Formats: sequence, structure tokens, C-alpha cells
Amino acid sequence: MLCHDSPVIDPVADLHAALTSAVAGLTGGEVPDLALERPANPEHGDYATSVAMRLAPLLGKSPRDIAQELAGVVEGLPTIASVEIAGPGFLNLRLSHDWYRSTLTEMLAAGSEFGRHDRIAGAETLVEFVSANPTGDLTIGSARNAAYGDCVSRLLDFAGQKVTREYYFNDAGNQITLFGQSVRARRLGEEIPEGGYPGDEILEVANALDLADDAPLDDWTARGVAVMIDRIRTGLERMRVTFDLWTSEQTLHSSGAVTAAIERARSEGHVFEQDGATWLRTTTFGDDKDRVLLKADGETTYFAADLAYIDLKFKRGATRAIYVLGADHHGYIQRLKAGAACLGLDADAVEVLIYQLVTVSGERMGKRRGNVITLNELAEAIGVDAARYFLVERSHDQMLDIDLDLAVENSSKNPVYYVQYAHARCQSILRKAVEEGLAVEGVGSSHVPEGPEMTLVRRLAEWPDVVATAAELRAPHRIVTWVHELAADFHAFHHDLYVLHEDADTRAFRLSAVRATGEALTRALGLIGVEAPDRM
RNA sequence: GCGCCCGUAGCUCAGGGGAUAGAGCAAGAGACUUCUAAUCUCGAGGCCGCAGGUUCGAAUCCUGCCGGGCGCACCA
Repeated sequence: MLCHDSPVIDPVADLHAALTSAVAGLTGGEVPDLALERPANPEHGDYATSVAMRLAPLLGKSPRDIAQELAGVVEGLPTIASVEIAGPGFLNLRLSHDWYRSTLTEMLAAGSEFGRHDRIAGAETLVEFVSANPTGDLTIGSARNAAYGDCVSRLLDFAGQKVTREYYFNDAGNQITLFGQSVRARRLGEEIPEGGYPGDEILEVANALDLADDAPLDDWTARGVAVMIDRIRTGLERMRVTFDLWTSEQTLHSSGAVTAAIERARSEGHVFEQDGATWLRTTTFGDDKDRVLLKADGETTYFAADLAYIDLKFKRGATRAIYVLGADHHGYIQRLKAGAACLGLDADAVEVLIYQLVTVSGERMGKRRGNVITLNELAEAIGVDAARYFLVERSHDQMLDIDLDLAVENSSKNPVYYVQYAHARCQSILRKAVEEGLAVEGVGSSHVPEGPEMTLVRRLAEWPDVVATAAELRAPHRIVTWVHELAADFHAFHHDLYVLHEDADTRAFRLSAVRATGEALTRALGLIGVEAPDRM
């Protein structure tokens, strides 16, 4: 389905507009979804709409009669070559040669802005992702979080939102104390405590610390966390994932934000005491059960810090707070939204994105199982481009399984190279055009596009809808699906037709198509954090 | 028990109400004197988990069931 209700650079905008006004004329104003789409079957035209069938019950006329009336309006458009009515009342449209030329011209003129849309623009969005505790290297589960969260951020940014990326880390509490003890134990060659962290990276962190053997535990902990965070940051940067803010839980406590948030919730009337503990009545806003803020022993819970953190996000000016969490945290959705509501905030401005878990050879990852794969190992094994492509290739609602040996074995046939190769081919042609003095500007005026050229241009024209939908659905895998289709269309085009044709007009059209394809590949790959190489 | 995600080709998965359900991989047959063969072309492979419902029209929306994953702390 295509939807063009915002002023975007859109190749089928005039078609959409003409249909809309024609339909409005028939109904007296009301316009249902036009359902303008690209049929899978080429016999059904380049674009098709089933709007006549939807209109039939409304107007009390037969779908084919309505289609006939609409056909009369659309037929005159310069972008339309032919219209036919098919089946129960489909309107099948074929685009004119003129459309192909003007669409290419438009796309090239728009450049990197092509596909920019404002359907969801304007929000100040805080995307919090990864946020793994700094007690070890990031696992491949966090790698999925990183790749997905980063792509969503890039998509929202392209959609005109002001995006801030934040990593929230836990640097207080039992786990962190255990981490500090583990670091010290490794350094001193002692036994690590029960439930401590045995990973090799702990030893590396320990050895990087300039601390005396008898330094206080707090120093081992704090310094260890700092080094670990730095390790994590470096690994993420290698994956082209960067953050604007690194926020520590500790600072929420020390700044008084936690206490302030509890008081704010109390003044909203949602805090109560029971069994010696202080509770937040999140059930008022749809949570399964109420949540403890202050334990009977007086300690704050992790959720209390969460509450303060939500408060902080909106106080800093965010109009939307996105959380990216693994499926094992899906129970947090209601809790976080209810927490926001208890602070008097809009629960709908809290959006929790859940991605399904990553398994290793069909099994859940775990230190006890000894099957942990880290982000660094994945990047090392198959490279950053293949790793990123692999991590967002499928829907985030789909479970992801990895066998590292198999991944390495298969990495050469990772589809990312197929797509990148298409870009390298584009650049190769453009280089050759310059070398041979065959480069031209413009799309020409008389070239009659052939099948593969038309297929390619129509594919390129899908971009505005693809990128807008991907952003709205927080579904970067749609970019991946599309960019692969684009690469396939380009490879076929390249195989069938010679670009640097002796006829200047043909050459101009084809060079324009190559240029537009190269830019589209760069743009789409950029949104998933993959490079578009000039040579391979 | 309750909640979230998934079930589509041998395998991994796209398909947000439209016409004959697609791709990659695997297996099969072909194509380089050319701007890169990391490519292209062709064939084969399907009760879209099951059963109802809504609709002119359902893989898609609704309900129930079956199967798989995950979660239901005064842990972090």
C-alpha cells in the first residue's frame, strides 16, 4: 500500500493526487485508502488500484462502472500511458516513457534527500538501547540490540526526528560489587567469588588497572567499570554504533533523582506503604502487579532507578522515549508505561521495542553452557558489514540462531556482498564513463526504456514508501529486503543492457539509472550501517 | 494459569486485505572475446500449523485450538 499524505519527493505523487481528487468527486469528499500498489504480475500493469471495489458498496454502483469513471480522469495524465479495467474492478495503470525520464530526473535532483518524508517528523526521540551491564563483553544478544537499535535510530533520524541515542548502565548494586570482587580476585590470582565473573575479559580489565593490591574494593569496582565501559564503547564503535549519552544508574541515586521521582509519584497519589516496603501502584495503569520502590530494608529497587530515569528522559525534553529490549524483558513494557503514568507522564510516549532472542546453535546462550559468542568475536569472524547485515536481515520479531563456524563458512555468500557488488559495479561504470569521455548530464529526451530499465526505475521509485514504512514500523529489515531486490534488478539490468551505449540519448538514460541506483544503494546501506564500496 | 513473539518451499525467512504466494541457501540444467561471472537465465520444489468467523476478496484482520520460544522477584 502506498500512502502519500505528506509533501515528499515522490514519483507517483501526481498519480495519487489525481486519483484522490477523482474519488473525492465521486463520493463528495470522502476518500478511502486508494490501495495503490505495484502488482506482482506484470500483466496487471505498473501500478494498480482496487479502490473501485471499495467504493462500490458506498456508491451503490458496480465496481467496473466506477473504475470506468476513474479511468477517464487518470487517462489524461502525462505520466500514464494506458489504463485498463480488469477482473472485478481493478484499475491497471501503465506508466509513460515520460514518467521514467522525469522520475529519474527527480530522484537525481533530490540526491541524498530522496525518500525523506515527514509522516512522523518532529518528535524529539530518545532511543535507549544496548544498556548491558558493564560486567563483561557484549554478547551477540547485545549485538542484535545494538544493530537493531542503531538502525531504528538512523531510520527515525532520516524521518526527520531529532534522535538522541543513550546507553544506560548499571554501576550500582550486587552485580557490580560482584564484578569488582571478580576483577580484584583475577588480578591477585585469587578464587573469584560465588556467582562472580570468570570471563577472560575480566582478567584483561584487571591487568589494565593501575591499582595497588590492597586498594579498597570500591576502587577496583569503579575503575573496573570505567575500563569495561570503555571496552564496550570501543566494540560498539567498531560496529559503527555510537551514543550521544552514557548514563550511569549511580548518578541517578547520587543526584537525588531517585528520591525526587518517588516523591513525584507520591504527590500524584500512586505510592503506598505495605509490609514495611514502599510501593508504586502500577496496576492502576494496567501493570500485572504493583512494584516495590523501597524494600523493607530501606534499599531502593532497580525499578526505582528506572522510574527516575523515565522522569529524567522527559525532563531533558524528549517527547518520545524508546526502549530497545530483548524478548526476555517483554514483561517490562507495562511496567515502564505504568511507571510513566504514575509520574503524570503520557504512557503512550513510552515505546518499548522488543526483539526476539539470539540463540547459539539452537540453544540459549549462557556462561554455564560455555557457548557465549561476543559481539567482538562475531565482527572478527565475518567482518562488520556481514555482521550488521546478518543481525538486521530478518524481522526483529523473529528468533535468530547463529552457529559461528557455520557463519564463517557461509560468510562469503552473505547477501551483503551481492548488494555491495551492485554498488561497486555502478561505480565501475561511472569511472569508465569518465575515463572514456562518455559521461553526460541529464536523462536524455528520446530514449525508449526497455524492460530491465523500467523494472529498475520502478524499483527505485518505491524507496519513499519503503523507507517511511520501515521507520513507522521500526522495521529495518524492510530496508534490507528492498535493497536486495534493488541489487537484483540492477544486476539483471547490467547483464542485459550495455550502459555506455553509442547512442548518446540511450547512454544518458542508462547512466542516470546507474547513478540513481548507486546513490540509492549507498543511502539504503547507510541506514543499516553497511558500507557501499566503490571497488570489490 | 496469565501475557508477549513465532509457525509459509528440503533449510533460513520476506510478504501491514487484492488477481497465478516470493527471495536466499541447498539440489538440477545452461550463459563470459563485453562497463567486474562476488553476475545472469531456466526448470523443480507449497493443505501459508488446524478449525471457525468477518469481507466482493484472507498467508494477512478476529476467535478458539495445536506446536515451539520467552516471561510472570522486596534480583539486577
